[in-house]
Amino acid sequence: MVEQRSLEVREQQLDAVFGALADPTRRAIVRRLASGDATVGELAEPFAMSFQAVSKHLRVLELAGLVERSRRAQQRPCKLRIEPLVAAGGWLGDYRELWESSFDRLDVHLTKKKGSAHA
Amino acid sequence: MVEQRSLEVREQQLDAVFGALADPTRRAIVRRLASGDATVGELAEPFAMSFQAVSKHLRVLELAGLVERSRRAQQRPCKLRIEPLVAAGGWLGDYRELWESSFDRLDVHLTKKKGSAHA
DNA sequence: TCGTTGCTCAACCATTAGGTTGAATAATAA
DNA sequence: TTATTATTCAACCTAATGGTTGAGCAACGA
Repeated sequence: MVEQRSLEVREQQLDAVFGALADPTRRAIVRRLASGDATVGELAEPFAMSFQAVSKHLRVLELAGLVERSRRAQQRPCKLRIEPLVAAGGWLGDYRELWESSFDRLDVHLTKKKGSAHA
Repeated sequence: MVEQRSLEVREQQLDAVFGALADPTRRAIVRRLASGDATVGELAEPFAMSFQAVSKHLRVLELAGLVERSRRAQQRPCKLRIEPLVAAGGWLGDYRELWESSFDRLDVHLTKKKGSAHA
């Protein structure tokens, strides 16, 4: 159940979540974590940047509530939390009716999306 | 017709759209425009900031493809374009399956989700 | 104990973002 | 023409962002 939160807090969460998703590296991290937990090192490996930079991105994701970091030995396994994604999707969903009703031709896009299920 | 776009361009569009939505003023503008077109002055009126600042926000929204500005007399009526919202929603939608299956374990949420399920 | 691994913290740098004010522009009204 | 209205442009400021490198720290393996 989603309990009541102040509008302000919810707005701040949306700031954080949309802001976190506004970076391609962070979206790639989210994508990666969607297929399973990973350590910072594992997450950093594919990127042409220092792991410190990736660690910073993880902190942004963590502040947005999208990532949870625990401890196991020297490692900090990261786990994706989807609730903020739901919140963001919910905000966008408020406009779904608008675009579905007044822009029927956009059904084309939705259909295309189904075909190319990867971003 | 919408032709094929490179992944890179799509990534940049997502950068722009999520970035545009990461600001509460801009989300409020989107919300306002969802209920109908408006001029810059009308859009600026509710905010405690200069209309130049609002004009800047509109430019960000415009660069993200979310707003289209035309001319009518001295005014620049703004119109919401929803296609980028669809793109953002589509990206989030790629994870819907993930979060639906994870809510599955709590099966309370699954029932809620199914009510609004849509491709 | 000592060295290595995995990561964070701190300082720094360049760029961008969000705001301000003041001037410029373009269309309308007088 | 001149004035007014609606908006943008330009310059500026401050703070935040995204990256770097180097040091520090905690946990493990030898």
